[in-house]
Amino acid sequence: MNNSFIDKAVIFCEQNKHRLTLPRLNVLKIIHSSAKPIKAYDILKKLSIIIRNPHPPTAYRAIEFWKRHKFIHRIESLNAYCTCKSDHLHSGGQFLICNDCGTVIESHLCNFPEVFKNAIKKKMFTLSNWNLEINGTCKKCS
Amino acid sequence: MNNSFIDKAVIFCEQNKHRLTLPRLNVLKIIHSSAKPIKAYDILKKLSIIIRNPHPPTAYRAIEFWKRHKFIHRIESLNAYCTCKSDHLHSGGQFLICNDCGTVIESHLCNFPEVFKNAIKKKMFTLSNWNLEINGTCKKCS
DNA sequence: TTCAAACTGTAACATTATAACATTTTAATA
DNA sequence: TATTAAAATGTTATAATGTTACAGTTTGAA
Ligand SMILES: [Zn+2]
Ligand SMILES: [Zn+2]
Ligand SMILES: [Zn+2]
Ligand SMILES: [Zn+2]
Repeated sequence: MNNSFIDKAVIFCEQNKHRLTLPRLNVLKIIHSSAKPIKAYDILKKLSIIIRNPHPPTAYRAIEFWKRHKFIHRIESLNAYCTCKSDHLHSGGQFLICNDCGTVIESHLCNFPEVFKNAIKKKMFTLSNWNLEINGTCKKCS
Repeated sequence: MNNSFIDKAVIFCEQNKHRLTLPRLNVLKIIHSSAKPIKAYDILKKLSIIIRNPHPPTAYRAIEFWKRHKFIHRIESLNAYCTCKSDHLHSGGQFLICNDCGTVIESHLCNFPEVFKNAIKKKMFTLSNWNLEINGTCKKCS
């Protein structure tokens, strides 16, 4: 396991005076060490190895914390969570979801494409955040 | 209420020999007549005015039917359903979701932007379907 | 050392979705 | 027209996902 991601989170908490508590640290480690996006109740199950009989809010609060601070993403169509694979923090994202094996690849683009900018301009809509989920077949499965 | 959408669905069922049953027709009407995307259990509640004591599968099956045949979309981040506002059937979609009033505007683009095509080509990923949910502020709320 | 803010523990509950199996409807066909 | 199989619904139960509310603890600053 590459720990530089966890290190970044540790540093982030130090610098921003957020408490890096046992549930927070372990929830992040669990999500980070999962090959595929992991569901809240599976996080909770894994958490129970470390923390005695944790309840849903324990997992959800930590999830919410890391999501708020952009260390993790929620894959909406899967109700599952994964760590950010981009080299910088951002919200929203683009995810390639393999219909066969369930693998999710994050393909982060910093800029919102022009064609969409035009589309929302037409609707007089002000962008705050965008999330793209692409289904298809991954390299391995095709 | 503009019924041409419902008419299209009626014709679709006739032409494809799908049964346009009471639950199906009414679920579609309920979704279509809702100003904003509507949740499954709210559909169920409205359905209970027409059908005596309907149970979740009744709503979910009809939802699944119309979704499969591309008459409705599911807004993943809202767990809610809306009829397709494009003039032709398609899957996936782009949705502008107002953070203030909850209004959802469908802004359908037929073509997947080049920049994304390139991104998935790089990952050797084969596209089948894409769904974009954009959060922000609508015209009325800004 | 007091205090308030941030955070966690715990119990209960709310919301969203599906499984499993019986029954009914429909239309084709024997 | 009786038989039949597929498509669809009815019904019961349960699974999966997420939140509220309130009590208790930890932390660091006044
Ligand atoms: Zn990311
Ligand atoms: Zn795959
Ligand atoms: Zn559409
Ligand atoms: Zn609005």
